[in-house]
Amino acid sequence: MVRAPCCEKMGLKKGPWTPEEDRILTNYINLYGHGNWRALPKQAGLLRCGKSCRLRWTNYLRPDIKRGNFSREEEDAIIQLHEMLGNRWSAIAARLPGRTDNEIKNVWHTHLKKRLNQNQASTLVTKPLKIQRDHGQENYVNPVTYPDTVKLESPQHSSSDISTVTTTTTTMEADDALDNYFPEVDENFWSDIFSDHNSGVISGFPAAAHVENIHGYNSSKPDGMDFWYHLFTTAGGLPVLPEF
DNA sequence: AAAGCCTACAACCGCTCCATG
DNA sequence: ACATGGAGCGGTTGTAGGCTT
Repeated sequence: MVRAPCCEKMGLKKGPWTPEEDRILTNYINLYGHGNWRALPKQAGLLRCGKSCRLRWTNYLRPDIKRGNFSREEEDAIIQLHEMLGNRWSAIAARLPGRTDNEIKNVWHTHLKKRLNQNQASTLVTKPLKIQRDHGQENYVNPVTYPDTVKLESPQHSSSDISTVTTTTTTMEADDALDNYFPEVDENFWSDIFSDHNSGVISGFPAAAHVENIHGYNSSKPDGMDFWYHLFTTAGGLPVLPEF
């Protein structure tokens, strides 16, 4: 199949976006949405190709994007997710609210790969990974089973506080395990969190489902992974994820 | 002060996937 | 079943700004 040229068409601009272009694109999408990316630039009056517009919007202009440095918790989550998913940046981004695949990819190549190399022998990513669940609580999560045991390592508790529950030997799909600890989030993530927060239930986050109230988290808008980190610690600690 | 190097990150390229006719 | 086009994805590049010498 012959590929249509993208930005090589006469008059189409490439390179960095100007504030004026950003404003035009943002205004247009706010007014009309983006039904057809290819048609959008023409309708909006931009001398860009649709692909360029889409990337600019999804990676930079979207209102739900969280700007700024990655927290340590986010970096740790990326490392763990990369362990499980490899270079599937969009899949990783789907589990980090407010972060884009491009951003995560950049952070990986500029910071984390380096950090991981330095810490090659450290215990950040533990192998083989055993998962234990603490509390042994009934109806704790959905009735999934794990290939091994699940361990929630709590920074606040000594290891003796963690009771081990060895689960059945039924194999759980890797994606299910992943979803259990890093559920995908969408554009409704924060509104869902808030509505569920009010009712004491966090949807889409079964590992914390037994946390009836989010104690001690007093914030008008929880900050992405910091919020998750709080949930993890409230639920018993950061999970050490299994290797698949 | 300036040249060279390094880092971070925005943006592009080319491929694949998927929906549609 | 196949061709086509739009959208999404991961890899790569370009470049601005900071740092070092």
